[in-house]
Amino acid sequence: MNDHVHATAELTKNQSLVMGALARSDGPLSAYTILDQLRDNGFRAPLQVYRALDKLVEFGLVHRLESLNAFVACRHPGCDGHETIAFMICERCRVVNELTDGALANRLAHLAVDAGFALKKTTIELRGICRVCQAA
Amino acid sequence: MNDHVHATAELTKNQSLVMGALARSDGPLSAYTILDQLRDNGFRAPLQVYRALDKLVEFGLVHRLESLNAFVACRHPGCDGHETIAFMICERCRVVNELTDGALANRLAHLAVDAGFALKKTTIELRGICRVCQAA
DNA sequence: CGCATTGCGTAACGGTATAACGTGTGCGAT
DNA sequence: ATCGCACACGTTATACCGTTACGCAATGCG
Repeated sequence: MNDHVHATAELTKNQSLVMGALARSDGPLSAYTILDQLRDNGFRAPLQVYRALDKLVEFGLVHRLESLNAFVACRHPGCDGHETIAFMICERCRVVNELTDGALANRLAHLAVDAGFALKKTTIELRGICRVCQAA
Repeated sequence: MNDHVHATAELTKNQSLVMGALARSDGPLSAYTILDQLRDNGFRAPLQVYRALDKLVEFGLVHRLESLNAFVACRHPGCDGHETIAFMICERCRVVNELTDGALANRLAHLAVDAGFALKKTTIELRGICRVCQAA
């Protein structure tokens, strides 16, 4: 079994349910919103959600948005290179766009090296108004 | 009176107290930690802290670290150009370094323009181990 | 004066996340 | 086979983070 690719089939029941909720959703969901959506599936406590989320994030299937305290299913094309991802979050319609950019990642890596900083994880979240909402 | 420069003297009593707590601290403080530190000064409720923090952030004297749910006094040299700041957060010693980089800011601005995204605020937080802690 | 604005104090609450238990199941090593 | 271990799971309780709603006091200004 592959160590790094996690198909739906490899997930536990709870992980699948949480993944499904996020995949169905247009935008980010909070852990408690997920909990509410899964009550009919037997979910009763936050920890059931958080434990599943921890694993899904670890697998790279889900991202945590720090500035929203919420989670999104990874929509990254090909779902690879989860190192340096930037999120553009529309404050009007809540849509989240996920993007990677080599120049950006390189610049950050360079800054870290310069500072002698052993980089483990980067959080980049851009807040603003998306193209669609500006037109409206 | 200047619209953009906020010396300590211009702050209200509560704002000064909160600012003082952050300035004294080596690292980031949570709102509730600040509250506890200021109980002897008459602070009794979270709101007193949050209201002061809101203003201090607005003035650019304090930054919020989204990934920590905590706040730091601005240590930016000259304390100007609060547009695009990156934070390097050591997960071992909790020290936070604040830095700005033109190339980084430009790249982000460029990405936003490309996407037709009206950028309002950027959050960049790098987690890792600082030089000092690596040596130890 | 009348009125708007701003800061402040208090209480209550809602949202986010984890600690500390204990249970069950699969599976490799002895 | 059975012991021990790792792992997912369930439950309760609790800690931590942030806001809503209310009322009052001081200030500035037409």
